[in-house]
Amino acid sequence: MPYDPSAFPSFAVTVDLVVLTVRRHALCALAVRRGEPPFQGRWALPGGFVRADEDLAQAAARELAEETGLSAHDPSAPAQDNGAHLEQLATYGDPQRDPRMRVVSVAHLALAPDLPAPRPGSDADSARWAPVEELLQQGGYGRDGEQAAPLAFDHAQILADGVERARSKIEYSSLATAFCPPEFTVGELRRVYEAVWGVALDPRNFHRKVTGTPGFLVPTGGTTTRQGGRPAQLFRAGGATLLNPPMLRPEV
Amino acid sequence: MPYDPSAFPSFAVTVDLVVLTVRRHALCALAVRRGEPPFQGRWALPGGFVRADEDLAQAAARELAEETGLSAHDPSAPAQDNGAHLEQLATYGDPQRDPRMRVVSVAHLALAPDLPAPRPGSDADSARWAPVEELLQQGGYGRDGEQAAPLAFDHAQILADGVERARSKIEYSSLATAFCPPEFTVGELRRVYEAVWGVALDPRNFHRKVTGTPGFLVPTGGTTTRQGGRPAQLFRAGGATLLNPPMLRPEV
DNA sequence: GTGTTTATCGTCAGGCAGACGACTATGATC
DNA sequence: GATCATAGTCGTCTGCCTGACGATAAACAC
Repeated sequence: MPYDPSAFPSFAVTVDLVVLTVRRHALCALAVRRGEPPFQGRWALPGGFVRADEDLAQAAARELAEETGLSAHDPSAPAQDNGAHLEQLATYGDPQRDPRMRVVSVAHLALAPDLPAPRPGSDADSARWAPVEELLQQGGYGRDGEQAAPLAFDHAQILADGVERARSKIEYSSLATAFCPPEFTVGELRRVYEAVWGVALDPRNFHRKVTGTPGFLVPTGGTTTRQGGRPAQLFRAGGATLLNPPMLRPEV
Repeated sequence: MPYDPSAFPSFAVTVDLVVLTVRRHALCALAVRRGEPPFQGRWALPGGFVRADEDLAQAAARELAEETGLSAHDPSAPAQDNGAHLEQLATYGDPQRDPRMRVVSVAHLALAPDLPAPRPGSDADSARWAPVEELLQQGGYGRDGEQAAPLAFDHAQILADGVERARSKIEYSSLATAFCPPEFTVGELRRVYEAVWGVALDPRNFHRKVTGTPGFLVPTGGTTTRQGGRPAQLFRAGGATLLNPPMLRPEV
């Protein structure tokens, strides 16, 4: 049967982005306010349609650049630029997830260091970094006492899946360094783990673990005192991507 | 802009299945022979178009049932029936991956116990279980000395990703029991790990590990001698889905 | 009965993680 | 400038887990 177009239904395909960062000791995600129906005025994850000649990863990188100005680096290339980590998360295709038509969304997960502003070019309050607990608590109250409406579409589920992916992946990979600037201290890296996992870690054991794992961190020679206290050594992310044995997430 | 159909391109969406099982000490995948172009006569992963009113998981379960007769059980439900484990793997959307048109394929991973035959209703040699090394070795020679053509489309990449997912996931989850019949012995479970990882494991340490992990295995009281040697205790999979600490995969 | 196969229990040493003490080097405060 | 608060870094100790491997048990084949 040579390509009868009526033999299969037609779909729109989008990419949605879970962009995570750590700000003020909290895991935050990028949210944009929808300017048109459906879900007009509600917060949603950034995303958009995949173009006709575009790969899924290309589409995700393009959307990420449009929303944040970040360039995504290829995970297989050495991470030396300021680009964010970007990987495919999962695909969501419930027939009812978009009331307009049948849309399949390929969600991607991006991890970025703390950025100055959501995006200089965007509208004032059309995009923001919000703590993930705030975005995920359905019907709760946001920072300003304002009623927090749930995210549009199935974006709460997508965000929850992305957060869970990040939480588990920093256990056995060096991905936590994607939340850090190019040079960082052991303490800053520890605060990333503490923010993502929502726990407190012993600074001494953490220091022993990360400095004792070959290829995880390479010292740059410099020191900094930007966190106060005794000056700390500066490190860059080493070539190792997998942590073996993994970093252990404390119980509950 | 109210739903201008020209505002976004149209896609076909398919599900492709990586169905894995362990036969004769080897990790095998289900392959079907393509009866029509493109790639006519070549081996491919089973799959098909997602229907207009169908969720992605539903489509994958339907294809799995059509190809194998297996019913997929919901991962959140207790695994007591003979259903296979089914989970979403990744989505592949290169613009050139199908020469006919723009197709986005949502690949799924299924794990099944050893089955009697690929599918009673299917054609004689249109489907088979093949060792994954045989399917993945490009341009090598298959079992019968016959030139092994690579899998159709990007299915070699999809299969490799599915195998890698299975290999890593049995480390930290009880997923290996999905390759076993409802009741199995510790030795049978060990042979699953050995086949999937392609290594030899110490029977004594393996026995200590799996019987010492709470909730992993529950004894049924029965014994069997179907493997020869001393009768072995029979177990069912326990309620635990996560193994902590994980099963360690030996180096190289 | 002897040999073979598989299952199961035990022992021992090394490695790693959690708990926590001790010391160091900076800035802030009096 | 002494004192304090803060953060970073190095050690120690103990318990758990793993890998290596010896020993015993219970079936079948001859």
